[in-house]
Amino acid sequence: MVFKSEIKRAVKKAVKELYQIEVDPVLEHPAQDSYGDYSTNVAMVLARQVKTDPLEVARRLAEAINGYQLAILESIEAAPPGFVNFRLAKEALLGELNCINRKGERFGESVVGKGKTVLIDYSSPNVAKPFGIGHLRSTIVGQALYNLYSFAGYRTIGENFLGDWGTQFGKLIYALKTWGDEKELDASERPINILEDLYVRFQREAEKDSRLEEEGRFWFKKLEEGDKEARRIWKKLKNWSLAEFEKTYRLLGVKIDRTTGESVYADRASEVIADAGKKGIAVESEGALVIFFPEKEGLPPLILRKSDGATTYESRDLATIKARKEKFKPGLVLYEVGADQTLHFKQLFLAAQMLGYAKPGELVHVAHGLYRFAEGKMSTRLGRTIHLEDVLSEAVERARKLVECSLTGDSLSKKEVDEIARAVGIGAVKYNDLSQHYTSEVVFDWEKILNLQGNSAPYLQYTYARAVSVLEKARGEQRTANSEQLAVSRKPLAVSEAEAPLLRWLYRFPEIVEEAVKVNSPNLICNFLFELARRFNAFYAELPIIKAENEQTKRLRLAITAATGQTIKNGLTLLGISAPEKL
RNA sequence: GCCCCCAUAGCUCAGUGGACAGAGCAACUCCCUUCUAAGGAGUAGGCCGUAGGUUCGAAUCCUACUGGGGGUACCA
Repeated sequence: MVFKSEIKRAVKKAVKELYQIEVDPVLEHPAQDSYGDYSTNVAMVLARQVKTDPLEVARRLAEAINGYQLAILESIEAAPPGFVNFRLAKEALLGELNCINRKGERFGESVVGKGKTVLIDYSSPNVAKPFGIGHLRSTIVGQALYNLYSFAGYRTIGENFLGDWGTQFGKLIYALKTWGDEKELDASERPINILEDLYVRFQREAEKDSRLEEEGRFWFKKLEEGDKEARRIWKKLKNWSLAEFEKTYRLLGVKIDRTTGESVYADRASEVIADAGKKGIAVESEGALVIFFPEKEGLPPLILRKSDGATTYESRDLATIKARKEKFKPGLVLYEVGADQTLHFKQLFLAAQMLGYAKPGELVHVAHGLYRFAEGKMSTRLGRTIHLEDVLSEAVERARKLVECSLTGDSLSKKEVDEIARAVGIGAVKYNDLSQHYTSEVVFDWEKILNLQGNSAPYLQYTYARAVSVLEKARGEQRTANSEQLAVSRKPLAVSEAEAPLLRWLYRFPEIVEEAVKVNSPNLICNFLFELARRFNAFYAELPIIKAENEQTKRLRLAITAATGQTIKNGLTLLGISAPEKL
């Protein structure tokens, strides 16, 4: 971070001196290490404006910046067709290495979010439906975003907004009363599975008999009116579900600040309707109360109140926006919700602006791609889902087999094996999700989701355990590896071809964290960590650490090992993946 | 019909304005008397869906087309 801003300043200054132009130069890392650590394209951008050949502009800039004698730079060169390439000095890289080891678990933190509040709405499963593989995405990505924003200095509020209100509950109440048996549900270990069956049955029967849809709406209306029987059943549905979700969150190691849901804000829907009335944007249409959008938006109307008088998802969501604003005053609200709800959020955000509840840009839909089967969409209604529980237990089982067969397996206690299997199995599932860009669809594939090697969480966990193991051995041997003694002299010694790639990668972590926050993409952290681990494993295979040629080299390599381990751990923590010390 | 998203190696995906397009899996060759082989080194595999355009420069931006997915007022 320090490097980047210092170089940027120098480029700015040089451009101003040479051409009297103010620029905000783009600095990037060249694709190839041989070009240096940073490069800028300003020369090419400026060339036309200053009527000079881009390479010539680059040469002049390089010369000017050379004149500043920045201590952090070893060389500044112009390269065709007009890049200016910067190579960091070894002293600077080694200084940064010490800095990383001093910062420890705080390495990567930033203050870009200082004084800002972000509310992240994620996970948000539906009551009375099992926690499917689809909700995993919202939970995992949402939690990673939560961690990232916190790490970047934001005041961060995570909210689990349950789908616990709406017509589907009318349907369920009807189904339970008609075909179900409350006693059986109370006695069941997994009442939620029975509820799922009831819901599926309702959908099937409703296809044959449209009268059932009316029954569903009828019971939801009763629920909204506070009918005793409807309320009693609804409460039971919710309790059965919450117990189930709790189990899942515990297994995933996810903790969300607050749990609310549509039912919590449902009674404030009337306020929204009143506000809309006052602003004159609510219109009666076909018996319902709706908001029409300007023609140019090309959006269907948003329904505030159904023709039978019941509230809708839309009005409840608007009420939620208003309530959250009063309570937390967030400058940013992220909705980590599937891409199938894109239109809904477009309408919602626009309506919120029309009602004066939010300004443009304050509400953001982080629309993740859906899980699907190779054959088609997953659907609870059609009973075509995969239960998260099955995926997780299968993943943990496969991990356990691997631990038991591994070299370290014999030396571990049963409890350790259990813990490692869990960390690895769950980590693999999470990473599979996080390492893809959030917008892309995920084709569900057992082999892939349970992949324990290559670009996966276990690869990173393994690399971390290796680093820890080396440090422990070094400590046992000579007590050299506590954090202060990891400090290396800034003026050594040759940094070899195997060590340099790590030094040239580690310092970038804070930049990656900032970028990941900026574009809401935890997968950038995955990409970074995978490359870091790759470089470390190559280094590890090529050079002895503890048995290095001399004391000075050994210190350097231990310091690199410590910094790599720490950075992997910090990154995995951001992703919500645990890093066991042994595996 | 209209709107939105997607198309990169056999498979799954990175890369979203820069310098010869990258990885993992699968295939093939090597490397454990040496710090954890869940590892490493290598070989092979691509007209970045098609056709135009913008730009000094395009997988990346624009337009059209093709193929896939999602959505399209009283489900959420």
